[in-house]
Order: sequence, then structure tokens, then C-alpha cells
Amino acid sequence: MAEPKRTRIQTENRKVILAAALEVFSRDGFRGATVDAIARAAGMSKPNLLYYFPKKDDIYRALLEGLLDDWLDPLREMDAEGDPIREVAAYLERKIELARDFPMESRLFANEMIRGAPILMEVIESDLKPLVDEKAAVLRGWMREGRLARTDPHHLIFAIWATTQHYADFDPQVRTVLGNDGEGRFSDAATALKQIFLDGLKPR
Amino acid sequence: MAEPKRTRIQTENRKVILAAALEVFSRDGFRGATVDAIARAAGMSKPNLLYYFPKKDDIYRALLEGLLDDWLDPLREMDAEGDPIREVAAYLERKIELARDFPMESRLFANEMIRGAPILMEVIESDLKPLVDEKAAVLRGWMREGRLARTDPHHLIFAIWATTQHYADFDPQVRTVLGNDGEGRFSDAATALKQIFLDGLKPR
DNA sequence: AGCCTTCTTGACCGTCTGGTAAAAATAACG
DNA sequence: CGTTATTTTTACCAGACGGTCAAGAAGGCT
Repeated sequence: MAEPKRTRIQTENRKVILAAALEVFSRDGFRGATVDAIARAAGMSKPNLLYYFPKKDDIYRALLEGLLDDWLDPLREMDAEGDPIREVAAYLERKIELARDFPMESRLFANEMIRGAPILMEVIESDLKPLVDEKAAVLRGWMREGRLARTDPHHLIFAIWATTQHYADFDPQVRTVLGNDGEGRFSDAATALKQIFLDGLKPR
Repeated sequence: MAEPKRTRIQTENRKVILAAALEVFSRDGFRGATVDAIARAAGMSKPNLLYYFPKKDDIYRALLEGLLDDWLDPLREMDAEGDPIREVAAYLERKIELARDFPMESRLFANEMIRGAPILMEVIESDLKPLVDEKAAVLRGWMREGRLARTDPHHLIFAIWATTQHYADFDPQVRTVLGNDGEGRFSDAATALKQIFLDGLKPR
């Protein structure tokens, strides 16, 4: 892996461009985003931007490349040696924090999925699936030991993904339905989701 | 409400166009979709299509207009007089069926949300929010009576939406992670989600 | 300073975009 | 059948699109 040696200006401008591209791609999708719009958001001319990323596709790929790893970190941290209930609760909390702090990344990911994951599919097979399988095995182990109620661990992980990312991807709906512009929605969501997932809806 | 009297050909072609548009818009989003692509998918020339829907925007709006009502039907059916646990389980099941049978509608909705809901926001305020508030009150009533564990009912509804729609919106990921192309994912999801939501993860 | 490399720009190109005009083809109806 | 209203097509437009090019401006280095 030869490190691509970069000048100060290159490092800087690539960062500015990627930040601008995240904004545009996450809102308009790959096809809907235009190089012009990204350049404008980055405060530079289109040819200048294309000097750093020769193709629109290159910007998109560079964004996605950095994304999945960060996105999966909370799952990686789920510790087989820890207490099952605490581990699941901690995972939920970390995912909600991601949705709160990186909503555009979440929407970029959602956009790519909705398109059929043409770019990410490869990484999903090679990186995401093995990790999910590994953690599903951990969950299944806990269930076998009677420390966690029995369910399909894969679908449990999906449920955690879905509920947490919902707050980033469907933000306008969430804010409107909650009223008061959804003030405090992330911490309220964390509380509610932990209650639902851990204790269930049947009264004890 | 003057019924727009339509000829046989108009009724037919509008239907064909909307079906084609659903396919394209749900995949590429509003900005990414092109009138050409929709016309091609509908098997007609672009000017011909524009004879039925003069603007791209008109097609998109016509699609969304028909959508939200169907999408909320399962929630409307949640009956305050029924058994709380059965009602929630039935709602989950109906939503999973929608995700299975109308995945493109789900993705169209998701795309609109990710864009910031510029078109749907109005209907969300006027139709969706009141319905959700009403059903949240029903849930809260059940909780007060001790027939359902206490949580924030709005976030509970979000959780049901998120988990079920996930199977339509993130289909490629779901299929890949489950392996075997995700055979049986909808019924497995229904089983798992009911277990998680109703009984929770703490062992009893 | 001078010199070489990196960076930025304006002008441009072919293609695609949403949309139009007008005429030709088809259907509806008495 | 003929006449009229509807539907479809061909040809087209102005602007946006992704991307190129050559030349100039600014940095970096000795």
C-alpha cells in the first residue's frame, strides 16, 4: 500500500471537497448530485475540483470508502466477555449517538442501499457480513447460556440498525411527529429503545 | 371535487406511466430520475408521456399523493378495543407484509424523507401527525391500564416503522448478510420482531 | 532572487436534460 | 362514411451536465 504523498493544499482541499460532497450526495443521491453543486458547496470552481477528483464517481467512492468502517465500529466493540444486557444497551446507545452526530453519513449509506448498493456490495460481502456473522454468534452464545432471550440474532442486529438510523434518515418526519421540532429526540429515543428491546412490551 | 373525466386510453396510460415512474423514482430519487428513463420504462416516447403529465414534478406528486394513505392503513386498523399485545403484533405483521409486497413504495417514501420531505411535509403535518398522536394516545391508555409496558408511544411507533421498512429499503444488505439470498427473510423477520418487541431480550 | 512544480481558472465540447411546437396518425361518434 | 377530438410522433430548443484543455497564478525550494 504505497502512501499517496500529498501536499498541504491537497490534503486540505480533498477534505473540503469530501465534506461538500457528503452534503450533496447524502441529500440528492449519486445521480441527483452534480459536480457543479459539489464544487459550489466546496467554494471552488468545477475544473479545480476535478483536478483533485478526476471523476464524479471518484468522489463518491472516496466518501463511501471511509464510511463503512466507522459505521461498524460500535458493533465491533460489542464484547463477548461483557454482560449481554449491558452490551446490547451500550450498542444501542452508541448507534443512536452515531445517528445524532453523523446524520449525513447515515443518509449517504441509505441512499446507496436504496440504489441497490452497486458500489458497497463488495465491501458488504467481504467486511460487513463476516463481522455480523461473528457478532451473531456471540449473541447466539449468550442465548444458549440463557443470558439473553432467544431470537434470530441477525434480525436483532437489523432491528438495532433500523431503529437507530431511522432518526437520521427520517429526521423531518420524526421532528414533525414529535412536535416542538423533536427537541430531545435522541436521548428520548435511546431511553425508549432500551426499554422496548430489553424489557419488551408485555407487562411484567 | 370535480372528477377528472378520462378516456380509456388516458386511464390506461396514466397507470402505465405511474408504474414506470415508481420504478425509476424509487431507485434514483427525484433529481436522479429522468423523464426519458420513465418514458422508456413505460414503453412510450418522452413527448407522449409529457402529454399525460406535463411536468416531471406532476408525476412525482401523483405518485406520492396515492402513497401515504395506503401506507398508514395498517396503523389506522390498530383497534383501541382490541387486546394490546395482539394489536401490536398484528400491526407489526401488516407492516412487514407491506414491506414485502410494496418495496418500491417504501423506497420512494424513504427517498422523499432523505431529501427533507419537500413535497410530503404538508401531508405529514396534516394527516400523519394527527393519526400518530391518536394512536399514541391509545397506546398510552393501554400502558396506563397496565396492559402494556410503559414506554414513549411515539418512539414505539417509530421503532415499528423503522424495523419493518428496513427490509424494503435495505434489501441488498439484508439479503447478503442473511446469505442464501435472504430466503424467507420476511416471515423470519416477523417472528423475530414480535419476539423482541413483545418479550424483550432479558430472559424471563 | 530564480526556477520548477503545483494549483487555479476561463473558455469550451459533446451529450443529456426537461420541455415545446406542429403536424401526422388514430380513435370516437353521429 | 365524414368530421372532430384525442393521441402519438418528429424535430427541435435552451440550459445543465460531466469532463477537457491550455494558459496563467501561486507555492515551494535552493
